[in-house]
Amino acid sequence: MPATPRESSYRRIWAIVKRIPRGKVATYGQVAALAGLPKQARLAGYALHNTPPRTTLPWHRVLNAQGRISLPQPQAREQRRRLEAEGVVFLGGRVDLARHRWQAGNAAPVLD
DNA sequence: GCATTGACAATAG
DNA sequence: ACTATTGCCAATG
Repeated sequence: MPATPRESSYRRIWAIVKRIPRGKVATYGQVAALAGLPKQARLAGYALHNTPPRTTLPWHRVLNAQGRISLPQPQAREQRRRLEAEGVVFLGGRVDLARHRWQAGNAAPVLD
């Protein structure tokens, strides 16, 4: 039983991030939506910032909606290094989301 | 308890 | 492509 609502939200977000396959990326907003928290992209960022130690999470596979890294140095360099090691290509400092974005098997599609 | 900040995003000009 | 504004909500001071 989660102590606070925010903890369960964080857990949902972490759970989604764990599912991002190697060589693919997702955006903060996308992760939040898949976690059942639409319009809370910021919370996704906060959840990742607050990753508990001991858990191995592919945090580097999450980018902002423009396909850019949202981290300050020196972590930005590390994130880019990891992504490139997985085959993700950076063009002009950003990733082509149309090409590298993860499609979550679409279990929870966005209704229009 | 209010104000500011923050690993964001959508929209407008 | 750029800045500004607004929505969102938890953390921090």
